[in-house]
Amino acid sequence: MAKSAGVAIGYLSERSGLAVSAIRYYETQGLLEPWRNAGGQRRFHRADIRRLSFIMIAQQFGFSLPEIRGFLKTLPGGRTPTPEDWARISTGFRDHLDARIETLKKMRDNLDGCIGCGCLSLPKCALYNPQDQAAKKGKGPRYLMGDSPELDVVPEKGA
Amino acid sequence: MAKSAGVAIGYLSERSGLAVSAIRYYETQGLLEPWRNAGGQRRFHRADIRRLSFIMIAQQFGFSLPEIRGFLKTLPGGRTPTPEDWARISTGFRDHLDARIETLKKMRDNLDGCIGCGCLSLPKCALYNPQDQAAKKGKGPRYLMGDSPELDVVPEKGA
DNA sequence: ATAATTTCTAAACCTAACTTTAGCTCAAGC
DNA sequence: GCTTGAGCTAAAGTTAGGTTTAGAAATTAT
Repeated sequence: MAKSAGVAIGYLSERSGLAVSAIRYYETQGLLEPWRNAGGQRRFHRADIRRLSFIMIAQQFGFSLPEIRGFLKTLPGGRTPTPEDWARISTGFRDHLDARIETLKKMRDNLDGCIGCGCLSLPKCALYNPQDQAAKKGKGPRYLMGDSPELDVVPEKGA
Repeated sequence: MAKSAGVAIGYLSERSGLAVSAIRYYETQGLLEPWRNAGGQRRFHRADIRRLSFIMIAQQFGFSLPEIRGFLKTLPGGRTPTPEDWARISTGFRDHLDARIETLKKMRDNLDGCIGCGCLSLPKCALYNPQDQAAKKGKGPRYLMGDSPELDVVPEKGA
């Protein structure tokens, strides 16, 4: 009674605005687990529309698909998330957002301190060693302003 | 006198912390224009260290390489940017940052309004039609919450 | 002069998040 | 019952911003 026949992928696509290929891709990433009908076609719960909504929202909040998969594991399978479910997830979103906002604000403040100071040539500039390392996962620049202090002659090897 | 012999790519790499391959890549993207010595090796202005610094900073501010190329075109070629140069560029950075911060704040406020409301099932939720379209260049979700209002029956074709 | 570094190019590879294509099967409408 | 449209799979393509590899040539060090 609760399960009926399920809905096809095209229905989810229409309702969510996502491409059919995207929904299939999400399945490969473990974000959805449709079953198959007799002919081998995917069948989804109607409630998977909300799962897709959740995925889209979480992406807008900057989460990767693996992270979203983690959230989804904590969500109920076939029913609408309760206020409690949502509140739990939202807290994670909030922290993430707050952190990003803080980073950007710091960058803006630094920038404000730099405007008009010609700092692109000043090794002591506020941007010299930015706090934004977390924003990029790479190793990040070492001498951001190009001229490290006391090093205006060519550095010999091993310096 | 001003030009001397130029510096090799390895020197720029050491001073900037960027990989040699990244510097070559930036050249292909039109961000640097080294000349060649008699043996065909790239030679750079010493001031290109600052160009690289600028590129790294601008990337942290979220600009793409084509956008950065645009900025660089307005910067002087072989010398240190003046305070005026920098102030002009900084204004662009500020606007960009301000916009991103505003977007994130709105998302956070929406999220706050949603916490505990069970909104993942409510079509009128504040997240329903998010203001964040600018944050993703795709076409974006159409019915973010999955259930568009007045449409809880299966929509027939052409509806 | 020779050995060890650098540098060179072109092409392939990488991640994330998908889309596109090809060739085929399933399901639905008349 | 046949013709479309929807769905299937596997593999390749896409974009951004690079890295890695391979083999050759230039430069630097001894």
